[in-house]
Amino acid sequence: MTPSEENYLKAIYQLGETSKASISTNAIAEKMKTKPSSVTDMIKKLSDKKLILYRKYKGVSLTDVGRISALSTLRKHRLWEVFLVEKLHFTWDEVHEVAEQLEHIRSEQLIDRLDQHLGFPRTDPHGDPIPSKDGNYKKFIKKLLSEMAVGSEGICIGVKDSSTAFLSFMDKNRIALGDKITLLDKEEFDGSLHIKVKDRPLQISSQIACNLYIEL
Amino acid sequence: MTPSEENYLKAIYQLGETSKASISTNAIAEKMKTKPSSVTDMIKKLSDKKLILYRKYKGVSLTDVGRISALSTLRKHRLWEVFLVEKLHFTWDEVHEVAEQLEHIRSEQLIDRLDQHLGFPRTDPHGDPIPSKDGNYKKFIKKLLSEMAVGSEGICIGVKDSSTAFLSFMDKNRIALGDKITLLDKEEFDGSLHIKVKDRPLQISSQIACNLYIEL
DNA sequence: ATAATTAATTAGGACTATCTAAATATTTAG
DNA sequence: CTAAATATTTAGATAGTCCTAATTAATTAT
Repeated sequence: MTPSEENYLKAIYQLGETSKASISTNAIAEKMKTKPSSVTDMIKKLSDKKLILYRKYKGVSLTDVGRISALSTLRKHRLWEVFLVEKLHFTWDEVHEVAEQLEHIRSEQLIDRLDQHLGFPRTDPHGDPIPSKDGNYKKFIKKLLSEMAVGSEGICIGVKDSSTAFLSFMDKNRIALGDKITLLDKEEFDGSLHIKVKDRPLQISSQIACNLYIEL
Repeated sequence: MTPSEENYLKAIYQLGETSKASISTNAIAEKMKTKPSSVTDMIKKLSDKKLILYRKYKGVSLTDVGRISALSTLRKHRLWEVFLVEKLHFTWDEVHEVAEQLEHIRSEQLIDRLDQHLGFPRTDPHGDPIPSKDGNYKKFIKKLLSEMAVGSEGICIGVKDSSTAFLSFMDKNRIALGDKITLLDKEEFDGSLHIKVKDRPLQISSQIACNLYIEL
């Protein structure tokens, strides 16, 4: 499996994550930042290898083997992101490009040991779940805090904007990844929220709420 | 710079490390496990980019720019080897293949932070020195313990064979990387050595001595 | 239902890195 | 010093990935 093939499978997986429908050539081309004709070339190759199902002009979908491969790449990508943030102190928006390269390193042992070294994390720094080694992928529900229903609760698992300004706000208000957050009330006037962070009451603006991902 | 170009420059550097003479096409082909004709192709490319000096039929040598590039790759390779051994608990002979891949990841920030994370190591797990960021490369003298002169001393910086059998021998006899070792005497009869390890006297066989690298 | 628009595919080319086989240069041995 | 052996280069082919331009299929709008 070449890096390019891995990237295509990952893109197809991510495009199909929401809907079961088949994925169009143009959608893949846009995501991969290539031309549709290049996509057609690769599609044929992946189809020959039985990694995707392909009917001309009708788009593609992953086979089981293809899906497992895509999840494996996604797993590597997200584990490396955790490594970069937790061990090398990258910020959450610096990691993507480097992880795009690291995800293609071929060594099963490497990724197993990295997983262990990181303490078997369940989510990456953006709050997205990390597929398990056997390709299981608990697609838990991730919402912005601003989209939560009053009275519901969840775990803070990531941020959308990871500017230093926002991260220092998090620090000052003692909100960290893994904290349990309950939405107590919404203010009509300005959309600000009354929340509880680990049983500590706090009031935050709607801008802040739009930046915090919560696992329900 | 493509991974392939980096590999060629690294190979040329390593072949030229000892002698100042120019490096032959066949020598490069053997090291890279490619055919001489492939080497000629790449040589032309590197020469066009002014990374090597090339005269037809006369072999090549690195330019200053080429040497800096080779040292940069070597630096990455050896830092990754340290990471794999120290942080992910690979054994010293499992790391090479993976480091061959990791050395081509493009991110200056990544390698700087990795260096810091590892505590700015001076040598890799095989005892070879790690070039500094600015391309300086203290080529210190590395010898097998068996090659040392009676009465001389040095620091244990690596092993040749890293089988578990040998590593457990090291453990049992409390010899570790970084330990100061003095060669007190050689036994005529069987070649065994009397040494001091951090002022603790010890007798070891010649087989053991052939496996330990010492920095003088 | 057909024309216009959009999407997808094909044809053909470029570039990288490799190879084999043939040709040429250099070195070595008699 | 020339012939044989060895080393190196050239020529031409292949595989992978991408591209542009042209063609064909599918969808949309009138």
